Amino acid sequence: METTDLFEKCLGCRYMVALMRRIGEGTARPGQLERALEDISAKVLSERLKRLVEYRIVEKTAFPEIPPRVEYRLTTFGQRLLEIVDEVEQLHNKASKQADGLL
Amino acid sequence: METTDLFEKCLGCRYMVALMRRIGEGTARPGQLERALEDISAKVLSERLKRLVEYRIVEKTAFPEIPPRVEYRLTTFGQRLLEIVDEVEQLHNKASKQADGLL
DNA sequence: CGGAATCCAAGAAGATACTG
DNA sequence: CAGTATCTTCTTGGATTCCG
Repeated sequence: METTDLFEKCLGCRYMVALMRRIGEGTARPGQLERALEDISAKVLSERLKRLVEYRIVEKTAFPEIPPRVEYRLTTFGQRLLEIVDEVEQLHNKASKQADGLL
Repeated sequence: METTDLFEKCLGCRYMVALMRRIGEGTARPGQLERALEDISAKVLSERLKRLVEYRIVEKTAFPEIPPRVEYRLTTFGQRLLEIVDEVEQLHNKASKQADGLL
């Protein structure tokens, strides 16, 4: 599992950053996440969650209940990653503002 | 131009991180970059470079010569971005190693 | 409810040819 | 040499259905 993959498969795909943010805010269950993301389909949400688990950005807990309940939360790595994403966002905003001033 | 785009359009696309790295190392001309990236097509390379310029990660200089010569280099923002990418890489490696130890 | 399988539409990437 | 346009191929996302 190379790190380039981390960018292509986890950060670069549609919904991924938004999804990480919701989970970071405490939205833990797939149903809630599907509503929170607004226009994501259940299928794509599943795929994304699965991938976030693979890359250890998110941890999954399944409760053996009827009906089934599942919860996702950020790993320590996931939390750091999200912080870095925010850092990039700020950097990007600053750079854009500067550039606009120059035009 | 939102920041989510930055991830989806610049970091998440194939070749992008590798391309930024080569430019950061001083490989400046399209022809060289095409050879350095090994299996990227000229068309896709063009598209990527264009996008990196749009997002102000890279700056383009065209010399009015025959035959034409063009050079690309990282902006200040691009350099910072690449540093952060490296940071994520290290973090990811560390997290993976830890996880392997636990299995 | 959570998730996997299927089928279909949309977008990204590869190959090639052409212009300045 | 650098860059655009076109055509084809493949990967990704969306809608639906079914199972535990």
